Amino acid sequence: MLGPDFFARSALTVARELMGKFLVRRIGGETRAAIIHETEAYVGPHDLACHASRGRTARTEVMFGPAGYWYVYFIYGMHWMLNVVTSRHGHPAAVLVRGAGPWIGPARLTKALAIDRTLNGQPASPESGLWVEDRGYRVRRGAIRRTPRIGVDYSGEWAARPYRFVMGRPHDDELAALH
DNA sequence: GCAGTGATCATA
DNA sequence: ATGATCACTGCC
Repeated sequence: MLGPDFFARSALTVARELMGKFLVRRIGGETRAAIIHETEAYVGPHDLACHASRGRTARTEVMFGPAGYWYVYFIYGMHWMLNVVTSRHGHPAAVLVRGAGPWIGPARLTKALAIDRTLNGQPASPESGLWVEDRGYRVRRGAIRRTPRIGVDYSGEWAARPYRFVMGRPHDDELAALH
């Protein structure tokens, strides 16, 4: 399991390093794991696309705390977004998990893994039922593309920054070789 | 292309 | 109390 040391780095570093790691969900007696292939970094209060840039509020509170906790919020009246808090305590930053396993799109992912507000503020560890593991998948350096983030056109110059990371999804036989 | 859907936050 | 906004998706 990846713990606080993994997440207590810059959002950009964590967003890149999450490529190829596994998001693991335990619901009831069942455990499901999905390889992460798309993330976005929200780097701090100066980042106008980051929710924390509009101040410390009830919603953004968890981002101001220590790294390695889930930040889950509701958007467009329908969708849950999954983020993990990064960086140092007091510096609000997070990584949005946009795609994992067969699920493309942040709201489809949370729907498939039954992620909602009950996970907000919970630790990324088995005690919350949602955590991240390194299962040995190694991403080729050239396999990661960077693009601007999706849906943040309102954020001026920050909209163009290449803070989205996308990895080609591995084939089934590559995944079968992992434990 | 754009409607749906409701929490959140600023304004009052 | 009211209204604008929204890190999306699915259907036109």
